[in-house]
Amino acid sequence: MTRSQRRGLIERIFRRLLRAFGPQSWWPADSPFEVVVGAILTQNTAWTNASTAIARLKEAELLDPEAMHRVEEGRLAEIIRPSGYFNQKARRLKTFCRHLCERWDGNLDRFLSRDMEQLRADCLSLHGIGPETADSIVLYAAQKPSFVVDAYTRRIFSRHGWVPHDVRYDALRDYFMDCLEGDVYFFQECHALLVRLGHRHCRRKPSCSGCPLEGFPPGGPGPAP
DNA sequence: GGCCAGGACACCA
DNA sequence: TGGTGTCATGGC
Repeated sequence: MTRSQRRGLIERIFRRLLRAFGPQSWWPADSPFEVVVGAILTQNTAWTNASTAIARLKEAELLDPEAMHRVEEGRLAEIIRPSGYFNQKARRLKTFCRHLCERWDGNLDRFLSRDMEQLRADCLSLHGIGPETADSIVLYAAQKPSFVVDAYTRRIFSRHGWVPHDVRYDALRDYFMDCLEGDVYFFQECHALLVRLGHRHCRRKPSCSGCPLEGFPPGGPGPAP
């Protein structure tokens, strides 16, 4: 499959999903900092649980970099308990806030307004921020075109035979970014629509009846080199 | 009661 | 470099 064929396939999938589900207008957050916090809290966790934890943070007036930097880690963990893995996530949130406050004077706008690859690399250097969380921060908090690959994207594309099921994160990210223009809106909607499709039709147990992508051609050479 | 969810990391061979 | 274990709550 050539690069333009790949782009055509992705764009056809996008149009089909947009028709089926409508615009998703992600990320569900009131501020860039809430995006960052949500991206960490939703790691391997249902969004409903992460959302409950965010509501508790708001209630405790801790949805602020300086406040979160100052709060004791054990208290933070208790507040975000509904998100699961709360001890790990409290440490990860503290790590991010310490970095932001000590290196960027707590100025998230300045932190986010850098060159995209610099920002992504900086996020990846922080303990607890892996590739998917970093890309979520770049795409939704910084509004820069870094494609977010998640479990649903991998599952959907491998089940249809478009990529190998064990494709690595960066290879699958390149599969999209190599053939698409860097369009923030498109990347955001594409990721959100794939998650929406995953919720409805591509959980771990295969159940594709009624899937909007039924009838799409299988096969393909795998991810871009 | 078991499975699953919008991952990341430590450890080991 | 790749495989495995660990972290944990809440909905269905």
